[in-house]
Amino acid sequence: MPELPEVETVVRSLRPLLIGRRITGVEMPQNGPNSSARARLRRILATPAKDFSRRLCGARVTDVRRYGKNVLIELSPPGEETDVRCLLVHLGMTGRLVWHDTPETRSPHTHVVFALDAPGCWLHYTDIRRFGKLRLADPRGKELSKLGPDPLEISREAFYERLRSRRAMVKSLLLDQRFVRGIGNIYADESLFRACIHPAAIASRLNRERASRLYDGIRETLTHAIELGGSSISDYVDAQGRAGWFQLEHQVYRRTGEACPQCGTLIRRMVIASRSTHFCPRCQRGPTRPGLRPVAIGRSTPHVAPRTRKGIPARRDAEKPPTTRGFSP
DNA sequence: AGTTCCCTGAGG
DNA sequence: CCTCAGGGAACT
Repeated sequence: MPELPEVETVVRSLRPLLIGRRITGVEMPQNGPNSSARARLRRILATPAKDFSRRLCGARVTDVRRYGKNVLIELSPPGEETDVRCLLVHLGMTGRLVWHDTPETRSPHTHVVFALDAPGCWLHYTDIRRFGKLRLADPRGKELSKLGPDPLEISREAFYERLRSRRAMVKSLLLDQRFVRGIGNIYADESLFRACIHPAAIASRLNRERASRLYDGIRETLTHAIELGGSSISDYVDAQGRAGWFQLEHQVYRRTGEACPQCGTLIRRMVIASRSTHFCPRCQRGPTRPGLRPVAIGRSTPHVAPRTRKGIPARRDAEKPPTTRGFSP
């Protein structure tokens, strides 16, 4: 579930490995279960496989950026070596971009292997569920322009104005990439908890103070998650195969029936926008009741102190990343 | 604005 | 066997 913090972590780990390097080859292994390689690739590549490979070969990486949940690998300008400006990667649910020292694929779910102009440098795109996408695009093109503002860049006032005009449930809006880009199910739930706002609250009914609290909740949650390298649930790792640690600090996400870390009330689950939604019915009271706050909120003081649960060990691959095999930068 | 589907693996 | 997990496109 790569969301903003996971994609940001992938981008940061990718930058020193890719910038300045040339793509010298693109291989698409013919392995994998069930469907044919052609069928698998059609879901992942927007361009026919042959053209995809041909147009990328020779391109040099000039920059690697994050745009919402997308990884933008920017390439040398058109005319110089290739007509392609940008390789846009969306990791979907289970997509990984991982550096390997061999082009050989270990996983039947590795769909694309990029060869780079340095010895022992291959970038593998692996995606078990194939919700991800690789496409050749113009970063100023229309697909990215549909996305809303980045929650770490928008101003407090602009955020409030956007919320004010919408009658949807606030959680649905946070998940809507046209409203803000980069938030997914984990960080929507965690941000709402941090802001003490009920996920089913109607956006336009949030007053300035609550909107402001949500703004801070989102930013603090995302910033903290980025510092910890994201959340490694499902099988997320960065480009060097390292897992994140933020899953140990989830307050409500997938903690249905456990005690709220703030007040001890049992965490509840409901479905909003066809997604599991986890919240504390006491700390995040009534969808339409304004201004209820069980605890004082400081602007820069987190409402909930970071906490690591005792007795819950880190995921195995968090301690021992499974995809780092003899990597040497 | 809400629902369904895609896809695979985990867990009951 | 079954249900659940979910980003986002394509529906209603």
